Amino acid sequence: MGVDLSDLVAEVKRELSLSEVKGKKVGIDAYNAIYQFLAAIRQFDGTPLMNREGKVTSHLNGVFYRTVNLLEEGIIPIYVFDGKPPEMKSQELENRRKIKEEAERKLERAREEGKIEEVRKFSQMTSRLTSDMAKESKELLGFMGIATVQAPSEGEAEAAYLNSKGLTFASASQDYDSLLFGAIRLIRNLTISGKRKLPNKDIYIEIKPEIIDSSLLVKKLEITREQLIDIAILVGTDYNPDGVKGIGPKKAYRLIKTFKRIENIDKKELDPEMIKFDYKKIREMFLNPEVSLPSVPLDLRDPDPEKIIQFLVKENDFNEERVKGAIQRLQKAMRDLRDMGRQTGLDQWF
DNA sequence: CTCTATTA
DNA sequence: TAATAGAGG
Repeated sequence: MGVDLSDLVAEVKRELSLSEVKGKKVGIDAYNAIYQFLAAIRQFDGTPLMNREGKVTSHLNGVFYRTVNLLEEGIIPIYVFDGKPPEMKSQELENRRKIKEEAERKLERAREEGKIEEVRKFSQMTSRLTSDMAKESKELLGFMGIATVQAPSEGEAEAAYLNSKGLTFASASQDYDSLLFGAIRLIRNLTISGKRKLPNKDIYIEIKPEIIDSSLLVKKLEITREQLIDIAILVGTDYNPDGVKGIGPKKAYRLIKTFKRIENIDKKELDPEMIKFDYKKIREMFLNPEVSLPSVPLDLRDPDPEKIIQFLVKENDFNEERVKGAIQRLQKAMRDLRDMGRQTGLDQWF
């Protein structure tokens, strides 16, 4: 699940005021977002939302309403979808698969024993994001007039690339990887309604969007992006999930601050035998990931209300009144954005 | 996660 | 008006 840089980032992260993102494009790690929808949008017993054919629709629900909300705040989402995962990620993907299988076994048991809370928890953990779901999400976003970008490989890398090229204002994801991939700004918790249930507890906490400025981060830590990557590699990334045993963010930071890069670390400080992965190759994955310029313009287009209704209401059994209401909000939000674009000379349309 | 009706 | 519970597909 990405790199845990939370300790290092803690000092430079700040609350995002939605006004500073108004009228701007934000790249969204689509898989990251959809996965959260699949895990969270469920009944009390853990059943996801489904249409009459039994096909899961939780992702469509989340994508639709979240997108309308962002646009109402004047934020223009650009959804970036994963392509083919790099070979280097196979270990991590295998780990996730095993965790999921284990959760499926536990789910089975919880069902047998009638433990509702557990059924819910393990249902969430067994969420699967299928290629159909990605396709359907892209289709819906297309009807809404929102640009989607197909990454050649890692979505997170592509979103960072868009950001570094100035095509977006920031990259939105829960993972910190974008910073390693070269994003200028990372936004976490990019939601409008700020409530979330604490795991295993009946407590709701306020979740506020936060922004991390990569230039501020490297300045504060007095390191380069390449050195941040080295720190992440020591701690563990998706390409070397275990990192180096006994090394956490604090120690990794001290080592890289002192010795500048992994190959220079004093053998007395870190036994090279402890490094059980090709760190040069991993470093290269973050420094020069496989990315491509988007094949479509990222500007907003006019939404197609009839297609939205056909897709969500007719084909996926969404409530017509709700959908129509949201379409109204969508259209107004887009009009407002267009007006603002005219005034500032930054028109999002042609 | 987000929406909406209900409640205070 | 704001907070909360329950449903959404």
